[in-house]
Amino acid sequence: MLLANQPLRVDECNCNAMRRASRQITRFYDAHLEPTGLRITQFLTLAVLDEVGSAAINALAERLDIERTAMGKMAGFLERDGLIKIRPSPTDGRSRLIELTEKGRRLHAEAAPLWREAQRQFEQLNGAKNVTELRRGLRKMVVGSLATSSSED
Amino acid sequence: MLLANQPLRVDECNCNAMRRASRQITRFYDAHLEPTGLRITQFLTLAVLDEVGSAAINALAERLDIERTAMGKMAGFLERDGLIKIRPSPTDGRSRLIELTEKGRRLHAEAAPLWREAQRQFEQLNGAKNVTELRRGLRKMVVGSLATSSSED
DNA sequence: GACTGATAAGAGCATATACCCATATATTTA
DNA sequence: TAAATATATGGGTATATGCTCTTATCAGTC
Repeated sequence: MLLANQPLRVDECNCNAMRRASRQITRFYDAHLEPTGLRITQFLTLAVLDEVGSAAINALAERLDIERTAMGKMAGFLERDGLIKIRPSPTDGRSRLIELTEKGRRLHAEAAPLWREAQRQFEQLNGAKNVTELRRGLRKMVVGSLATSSSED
Repeated sequence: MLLANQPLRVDECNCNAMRRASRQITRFYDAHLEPTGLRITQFLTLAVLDEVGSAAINALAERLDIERTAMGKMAGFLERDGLIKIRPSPTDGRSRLIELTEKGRRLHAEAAPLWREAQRQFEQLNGAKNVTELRRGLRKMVVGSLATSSSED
């Protein structure tokens, strides 16, 4: 019962450890992508579009596990910068399809090797084994239904 | 060399895995803290202040590894809500000391068991062993000097 | 004491994220 | 077929984060 009176161990906060690491690695990858002016999230969006050709906002959001309204806003920035074009879906009047412009394709092609270098360096710094384990640990992390409700409208 | 022409494996992006997990766990902890109206970052700031009593913006930022200007802004919100008070440092005219108000102390005390519950549930969902390993993996992650330059003005 | 370099903090600008509420379209049900 | 329900998207609001540039104060050196 003495535990109740002890100060919180901020260092033991799982969420803090995660957010902290996330900020660090984001800065790392963003710095690598900096010559293209892209942030990692933007780059990944371009990458998904490059892979699937064309996708609706929600599909993109699901693929990258980003909140859909956030994805919609980011799509706006990418369109503003001429990297994507957005058009209504021919089969669903509610839906909008996003695809890369030629400019977006080129920028993606320019950014891809930079991303690969970031991946390579990250592995070099941490060891391939550690990175694989870390990614596996992240992937299998479970948060239950409490925090996933936001993914469903 | 065929690798150069293959689509990016978004699923293999370390940064994406990390950000994704960070978003998930943030939602999880935020949901637990929701009755207090605090977000996890705000709560952790209150917790550090509860622990050390009084701290300058930069010290807080360092402790939580948050960019100092971001910390300054968040301190503004906490002050606006009456949870902290900010006063000039008696020993350094450039510095401002932050400490909890009585209201902040109470809210922290209310939020602490919610945070503990989030910790407990997270461990229950993932297994204590997995959580410890995950936290260790996050803590020992290295990003080199490229992405840490932002911590130095 | 004057000057130089370092440091504390913040305003500005921009992206990222999440939730709430609303509108419009599609699907299902009665 | 009409009504009810589900779904796609976005505006609004708010916090989080990071970089750049700026101002003011402190510390060290001469």
